[in-house]
Amino acid sequence: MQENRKLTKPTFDNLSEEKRHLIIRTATSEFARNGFENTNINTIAEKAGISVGSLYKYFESKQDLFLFTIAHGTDVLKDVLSSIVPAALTLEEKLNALVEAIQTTSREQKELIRLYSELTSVGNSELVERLSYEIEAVSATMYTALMREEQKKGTIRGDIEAPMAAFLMDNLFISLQFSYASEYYRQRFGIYLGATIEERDRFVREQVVAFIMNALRREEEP
Amino acid sequence: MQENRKLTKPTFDNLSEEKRHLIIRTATSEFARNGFENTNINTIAEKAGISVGSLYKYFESKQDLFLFTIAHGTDVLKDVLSSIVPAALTLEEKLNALVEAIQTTSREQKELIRLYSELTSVGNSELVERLSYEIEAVSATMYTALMREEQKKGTIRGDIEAPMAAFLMDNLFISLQFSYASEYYRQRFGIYLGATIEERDRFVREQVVAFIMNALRREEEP
Amino acid sequence: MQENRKLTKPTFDNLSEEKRHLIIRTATSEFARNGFENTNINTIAEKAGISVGSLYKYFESKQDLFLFTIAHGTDVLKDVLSSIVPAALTLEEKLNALVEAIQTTSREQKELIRLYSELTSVGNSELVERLSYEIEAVSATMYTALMREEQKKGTIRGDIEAPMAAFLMDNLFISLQFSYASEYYRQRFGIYLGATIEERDRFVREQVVAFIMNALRREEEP
Amino acid sequence: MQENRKLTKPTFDNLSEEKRHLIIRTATSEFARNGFENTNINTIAEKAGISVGSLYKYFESKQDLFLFTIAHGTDVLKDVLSSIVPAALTLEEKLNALVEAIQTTSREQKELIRLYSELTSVGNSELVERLSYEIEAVSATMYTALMREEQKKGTIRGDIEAPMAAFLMDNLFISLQFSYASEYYRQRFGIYLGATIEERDRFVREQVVAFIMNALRREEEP
DNA sequence: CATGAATGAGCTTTCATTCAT
DNA sequence: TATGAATGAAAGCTCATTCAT
Repeated sequence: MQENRKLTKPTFDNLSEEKRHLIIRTATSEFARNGFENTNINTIAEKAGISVGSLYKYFESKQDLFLFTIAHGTDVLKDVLSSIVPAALTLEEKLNALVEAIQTTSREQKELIRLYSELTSVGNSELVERLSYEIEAVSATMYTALMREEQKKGTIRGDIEAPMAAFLMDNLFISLQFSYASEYYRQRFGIYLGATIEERDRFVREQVVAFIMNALRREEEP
Repeated sequence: MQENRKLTKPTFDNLSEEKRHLIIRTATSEFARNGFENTNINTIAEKAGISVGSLYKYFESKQDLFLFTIAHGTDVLKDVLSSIVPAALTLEEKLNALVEAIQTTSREQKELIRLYSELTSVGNSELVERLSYEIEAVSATMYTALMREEQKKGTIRGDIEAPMAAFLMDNLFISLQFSYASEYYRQRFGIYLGATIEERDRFVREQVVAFIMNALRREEEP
Repeated sequence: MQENRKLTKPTFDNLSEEKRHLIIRTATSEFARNGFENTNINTIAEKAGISVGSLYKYFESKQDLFLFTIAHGTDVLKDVLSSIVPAALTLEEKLNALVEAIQTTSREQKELIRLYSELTSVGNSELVERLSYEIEAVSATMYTALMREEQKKGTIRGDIEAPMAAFLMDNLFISLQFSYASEYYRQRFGIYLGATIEERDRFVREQVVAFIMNALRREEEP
Repeated sequence: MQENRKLTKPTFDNLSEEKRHLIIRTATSEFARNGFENTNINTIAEKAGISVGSLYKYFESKQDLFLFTIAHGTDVLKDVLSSIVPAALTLEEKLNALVEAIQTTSREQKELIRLYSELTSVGNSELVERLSYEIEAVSATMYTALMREEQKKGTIRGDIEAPMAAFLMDNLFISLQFSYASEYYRQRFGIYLGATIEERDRFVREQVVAFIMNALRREEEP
């Protein structure tokens, strides 16, 4: 489904970890700050302390560097997910941990989230389809499995399809991420709640968890 | 909070409605198709059958044309909202009508949704803050009022704050819109549900409404 | 056989003749002096006193400007041909006039000849096939007709095919042009004749004409 | 007249013949295929299985490699000449053998001919003057001697200067080579003769030989 | 008011050459 | 001697904006 072309040239892999990370960090930062189009390859090179020529020895094109940056970024998020979802916790505890993780990473890695938002907005170009699978498959699989399991345990309603439950929950998570990372969504939060989202971290977490728990919870039998 | 500078010059208002609409339609289409950066002002002028000079007589800059295009687009969506939310319907009926409206407009006005998605992704630029209030305030107000009212009626839980409930519901709606209009989110839907979202319109509507209803519903008292 | 795409944009045709000629002259000069690859579009614009942007309003690409330059150049040469070949002269007089014309134009329009030489050397690219027909067809047709006519008159041998005779004669003419216009061929002439070709204009003309006349001449019947 | 700087560094001569030939073959092929400007030194190195660093240990610059490649290529052509011109054959037989050799080598060594064509087209750069003597002197000398000898024998006209006769004959040969090797000239042949030159090998040879023989032949005395 | 030609800064990408290892 | 990563100038082309007509 997704093209599996490598996004880096071998020369990049041979670089010292320090240098590699500096390049990734710089590129992530620039793309997140300015979006794909407004990011200048020469600036990235300069800020990363290397020559443009070298950058093009490491990456085939600006687009490849961009895609790599995103792919790399989502790896970080996947790690967080993987440490929470399969853990030995109740559903409510997991939801709480997930929202907390979103709050933390969104703040710490605002740029990654912005990158993600940049990707989703590209609309119809080839840029889009390349990474959707790689980025979304992990959470789709984990969340759906989680829902199935909870249904088996009888903790959540049986009349909602597991993938759909997972999908809607993820929708809420993504919206939340945006609300932390994107300027536009931050403003929107203010319009709804009259405050900065960071000021209401705990409240947000509690309400989101409660909202999802109620949405999913099996009706108490009398 | 937001600058209230008019986005059009007086000359634009004097234009025949036909001409005005042609310009708006062309600009919307181009911006939605290509994103802000990749849209060419000269092309818009050409496709709208006017000169660039004229375009600059109507709009101060490319950015203003873009913002105006978005503002105009959201008006359409607001109209839909206003016809549903205050109507004499049960909450569940309203939710159903809203989701149905999202499904219809997202399909019919894909371009508008894409415009919206383009706007939210701009990140931190000045572009962003200009319109968030104008675009979001109407739904924020209406949804919050709706929630308050339903709480008063006792149909939904009292332990969730009305603005937060409205916010989360809107988050689900927005995610849904994206799932119809953006290529990336369409792919993502496929990853979760294994089908094209259009094939599952009814199912999606029912599940979303049920999800939200459960999330909000007041626990049955014994 | 040959693509008939126009090489200029309409904007170019609207230019004043003066400006148009300045651009053509500048481009011809630059391409002839440096070859296609080493010619800088920005330099052409600068030397022609216009902006790069304008140049790209007139011509789609560097290649188009190059091809147009050549096409324009060959028009000049065709005019010379057309004034000589159909005239009421003996074959020998025509040959003499043609060689003389080559000597004159090669000296005066060295750049045009160099352009031609640049084109022929491109080898296998798309650049090549585009103009060969347009450039060569006129002389091919005229020379071949001339040969046929002379054969009919009985002034030249019947056992040589007219197109082949025309082809070989043209080969000699082209080589001669190069010997005047290209540095390499000038040197080569010196190696053969021990002098600069310009010093021996008359001699060259006489010998070439005699060579061709003998090659073609019908054997004297006893 | 020509700079006699060696085109290779001593390190190149120390290489195994196999390696040396591989480098020459690769360079010839690349230069012929792409022309001087569009040939990439790094690619040559890669295709030849050596490092760029080494290539620069063997050759001072890209230009030197190019010139060496040409010089080497012409050696091959010279060998062919030397085996034909001094042989014990009649002039007509020699012409026939020469044209046949041109036809064979042009087909077999298209790349060499293209290299030659690339060189001659460079126009006025320093590239040009460097090798003209080395390349042309051999044929100039041999052809001129041949003409002198034939004049002495009385087989060809006395009223044409031997160097000039040699020069014009060589012009026809070179044009013929181009007609086999360069895309542009191949097309041109088609325009004149309505066929691919390869299809008419024998016809071309006969006509060219006849053309030259007639041009040179001493008039039959009554 | 309308036009659309003109502008030129700015962008991505290439590649001959160097030099530390 | 061999390597190949690093360099950075340079080139073709785009497009928002201006302004003379």
